[in-house]
Amino acid sequence: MAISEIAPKQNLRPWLDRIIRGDCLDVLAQLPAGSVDLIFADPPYNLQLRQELIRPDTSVVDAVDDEWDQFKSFADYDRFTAAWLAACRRVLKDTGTLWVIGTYHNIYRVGSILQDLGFWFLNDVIWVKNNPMPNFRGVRFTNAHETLLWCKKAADAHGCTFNYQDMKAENGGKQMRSDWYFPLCTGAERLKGRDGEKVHPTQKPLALVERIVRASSQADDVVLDPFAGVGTTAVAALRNGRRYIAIEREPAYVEAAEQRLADEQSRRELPLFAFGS
Amino acid sequence: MAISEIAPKQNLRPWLDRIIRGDCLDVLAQLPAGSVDLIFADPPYNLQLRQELIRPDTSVVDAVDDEWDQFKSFADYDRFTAAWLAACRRVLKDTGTLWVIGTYHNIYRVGSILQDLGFWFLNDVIWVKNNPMPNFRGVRFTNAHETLLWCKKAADAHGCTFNYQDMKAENGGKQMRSDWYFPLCTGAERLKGRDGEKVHPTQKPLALVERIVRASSQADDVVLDPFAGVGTTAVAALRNGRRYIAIEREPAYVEAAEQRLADEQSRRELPLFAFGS
DNA sequence: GTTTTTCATGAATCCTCGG
DNA sequence: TCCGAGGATTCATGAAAAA
Repeated sequence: MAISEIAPKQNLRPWLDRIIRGDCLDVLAQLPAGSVDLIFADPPYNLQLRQELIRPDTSVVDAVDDEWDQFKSFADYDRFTAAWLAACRRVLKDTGTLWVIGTYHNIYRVGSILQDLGFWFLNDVIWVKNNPMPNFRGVRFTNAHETLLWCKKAADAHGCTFNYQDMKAENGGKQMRSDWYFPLCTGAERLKGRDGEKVHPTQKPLALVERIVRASSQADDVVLDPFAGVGTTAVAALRNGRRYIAIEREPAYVEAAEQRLADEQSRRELPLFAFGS
Repeated sequence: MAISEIAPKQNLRPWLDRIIRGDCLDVLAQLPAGSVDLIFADPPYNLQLRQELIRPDTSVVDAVDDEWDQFKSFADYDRFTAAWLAACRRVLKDTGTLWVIGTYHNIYRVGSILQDLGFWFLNDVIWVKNNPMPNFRGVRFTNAHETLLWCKKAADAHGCTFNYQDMKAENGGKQMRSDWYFPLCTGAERLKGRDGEKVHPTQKPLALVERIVRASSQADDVVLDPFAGVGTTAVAALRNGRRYIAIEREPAYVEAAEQRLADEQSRRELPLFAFGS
């Protein structure tokens, strides 16, 4: 019997509970197979924006035009998507599940590739935004939601975690549905740099990721995020008593995430009632 | 100059405003190219149900297990999907738009193929159900929505219809968003056979299809439905002053749709105030 | 100090027509 | 096909500024 089957978490120790700077394919290749309980992935969306967008008040929308969201074609994006999803599937336990978030720009590519790789959908979940950006030109419906895909490793996989009763309790005693309502990540939660600018263009709401962690993992489970950004998944894991593996390529995001997690740790070690005592 | 460019609607006369019994690929092949303003499609969902679903009270859920929803594999479903979407694209005007509704079983295949065929998304819209069927086993989130894809024929297509102000008015003076709230089609609206059983397993709410027709077509435009079922799209077109082309393969659905449209016509010709006079 | 007003901003595939 | 003119176009939130 391989050691990885006896004590998989031992093998993960070098990667656990820290932000790993690197390309997710490189890092995932080093991780032992079948070792992770839950994956949450917020990959590049391949937005394909064509020109500047001007508000009616003539201000310019600060669009997502980062280098990491540029792909030459759908074929290019598909190759990228199939590669990281296959790598995720290898490190996922047979009882593990995977979540991916996206918009219409990419989610139909992702969903199709998930099925082609043998993943089996458990649900698609809609994040309905209280406060989305309007459609300024009045030429389409307000794009007021994003889509989350939740799947297990194979159609015949068994023993996946779904904390049904916890979700029911969070939903006022009724079954949690596939439509989830959260505001955008703004205000104090949104990480800002020294210049006052947002650090990451697409930081996700912590409450959204926390619900995912609570729904589909157990205490001390290992949660992996291959596109960790500023570490929202890591914070969600920490706050809910899970371990995490967070991979991020951009040094600026890694630095911000490390600071955020240090703040989170000290906040946990010095709870409010300790002040003034 | 071809006749079709002078008076395209003349060429459509044999197919207009009736339920055409036949396979949609056969019928679409006969229609002139570039002649249709709007397409609404509710294709088979490829549900892949594995076994009977039993409610907690041991009653059996009447699932969609019709022959027309059986496909051997994703590849099989993809071929079918690519074929009818390509046929729709041919008959669609360059300024026309197309809607497809589906669930996670099929919508990621459909969305990906739409993009591969050159269609360009305008929005994805979520139909949020007020009264979905619960998840009886308590192993997943309540599947409380379906997804609609709205796209134009190509990225560089111009002049597509979107009745922005009408939608805004329908939404209490604010931009219509991508999340739409409608109850399931039940009660008097749900067509029943002589045996009291529902005629069609997945009849869509008329209000949903009416919103689509009002949002993305103009008066007297031609609305095509390649999987017309019991004729909901035809009724939506009729009630909003549009022409329709409705294609349906199953004789039982055609018969029910024809009766429904006859009732609708007489209802329109004999409005309520005429009774008792 | 309190209330009101102004302003900034968010994963966005965001126009039409004539020359 | 490209370019320029004309014209129609925004919601919720929170912070900052003003009253």
